[in-house]
Amino acid sequence: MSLRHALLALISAEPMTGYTAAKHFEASVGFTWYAPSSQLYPELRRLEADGLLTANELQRGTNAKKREYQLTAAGEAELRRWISELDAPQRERDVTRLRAGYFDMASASAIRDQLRAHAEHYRQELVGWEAMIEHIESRATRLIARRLASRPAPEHDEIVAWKVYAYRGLVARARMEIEWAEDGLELLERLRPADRDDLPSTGPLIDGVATEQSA
Amino acid sequence: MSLRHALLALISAEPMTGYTAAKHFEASVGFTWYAPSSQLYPELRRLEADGLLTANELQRGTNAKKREYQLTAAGEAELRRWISELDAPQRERDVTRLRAGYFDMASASAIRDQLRAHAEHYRQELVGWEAMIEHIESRATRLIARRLASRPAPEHDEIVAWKVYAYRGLVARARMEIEWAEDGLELLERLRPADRDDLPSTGPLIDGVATEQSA
DNA sequence: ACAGCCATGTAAGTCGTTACATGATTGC
DNA sequence: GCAATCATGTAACGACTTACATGGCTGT
Repeated sequence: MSLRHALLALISAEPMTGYTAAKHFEASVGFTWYAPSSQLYPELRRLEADGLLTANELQRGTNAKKREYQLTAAGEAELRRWISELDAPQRERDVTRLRAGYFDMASASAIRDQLRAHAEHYRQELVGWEAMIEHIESRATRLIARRLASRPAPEHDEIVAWKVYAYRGLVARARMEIEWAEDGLELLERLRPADRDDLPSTGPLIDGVATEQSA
Repeated sequence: MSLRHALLALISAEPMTGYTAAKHFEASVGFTWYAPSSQLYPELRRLEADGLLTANELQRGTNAKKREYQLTAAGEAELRRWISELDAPQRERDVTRLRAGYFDMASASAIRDQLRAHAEHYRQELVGWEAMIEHIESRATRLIARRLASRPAPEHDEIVAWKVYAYRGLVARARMEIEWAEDGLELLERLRPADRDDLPSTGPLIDGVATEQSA
C-alpha cells in the first residue's frame, strides 16, 4: 500500500492534476516506487473518496476540464503517520540472484549478456540518481523550490538532507550491483576460460552460423 | 512469473512433495524469492498440468497419501531456457528509501527506530547468508550433496561457485543496507542534536505522558 | 493420549501489469 | 491542418497476501 503514500508525498509539494502527477511521479517518487499512470488515476479517485485529497475541477480551454488534487488535513496526517510507521521488512524478490545461483546451466554468452545488462542498467540509473542529487542540493527543480517555499526556512536544510540521503541509498545500491555484476564476469572468465565468445566490436559481423558448421 | 522457476530450480535437485518443497524453499531459493507455502501447492499443480513436473502418488501410513513431484524433460528445458533468459530489469519498489526522502516530517525517535530496525534486519540476514555460503562451500547440506551427485564431477566446482556468487550478492546488499542505515543515524545526530530521546536501557520507564502535560 | 510434525490445500481480497481507448488543446 | 502534448481513464488478467481449514502420522 505504498502507492497512495507516494502520491500523498508527491502532492504534498503542490496541488496537481493526474497528468502532472504522473509526470512528476516519474521524476521523483517514481525512482523509489514505480507506478504506471494507469494506476495513478484510479488511486487518486480513491484517495479523494477517502478524504485524503480534495479535487478542484478546473476549466481547460472551452470543452475540457481537469481535476486538480490537493492534500486535505486528513491527507497530511495520514502522510505523517505513514512516514513514522515502522513496517515489516521487504520480502526478498530478486530474480537476478535467483537465476545467478543456477548459472552453471547457462551458456557463457547468456551469462555474459545478463551480467552486462545488469551492470549497464545500474550504470544508467546511477547517472540519473547522481544528477538528481545535484538538482536537489542546488534546489534547482521547480518542485523542490515549491516544497521549500511552503515550509519555514530553518527546515529547508533538513528537507534537502533527507532527500539527498534517500538518493544516496539508491546510488549505493547501484554501485553494489555494478560491482557484483563485474565480479560475476570475472568469475565467468575463471570458470570457462576456453569459452570466449567475445567478439572484437569492429563493425558488423555475421555470426552464429559458423560455429555450428565448424563443429 | 519467477515462482514457478524457483520451484523448478529447487526440484531439479531431487524429487519432493509439496511439504518438503516448502521446507527446502525457505532454506534455499526462498532467500532470493520469498513465497509462502499456500502459494506453492497450487503452483505445483499448475506445473504438473503444464507438463513441467510429474507427480508420483505415494502411500503414507495406511490412510494418507502424498504427491512427490519431479522434473520432466520439458521442465528441465524450461528451467534452462529461463536461466538463459535476459529479462527486463526489476521495478524499483523500495518503501524504506521512499519514506526516508520525507523523514523531515517524522520525529527523531521514529526515524531512529526505523533505521535501527533496518540495520538490525540486514544484520540478521547477513548472518544467515554468510552461514549459507559456508554450508555450500563445504557441500555439507543434503540437498547440495544430492544435486552434485546427479551431475558429473567436473561440474561440481562450477555449480558451487555460482551459488556462492549469488549469496555473495545478498551479502553485499546486506552490508550496503547496514551502512546506509548507519549513515542515516549519523545524519540524524547532525540534524537534530538537541533531540536526543535516547534512553539508557536500564529498566522500564514510564514516559510519553509528561511531554503533553509539560507543554 | 497427546503433541508436534507431515501433508495439502481453499477463499477472499488486494495490488500490480499490460494493453487498449478516447478526445481536447496548443503551437506551428 | 497537423503533430505533440495534455488529460483521463477502462478492462482483463495475473500475482501475491492473509487467514483459515482439515486431518493423518509418529514417537513418547
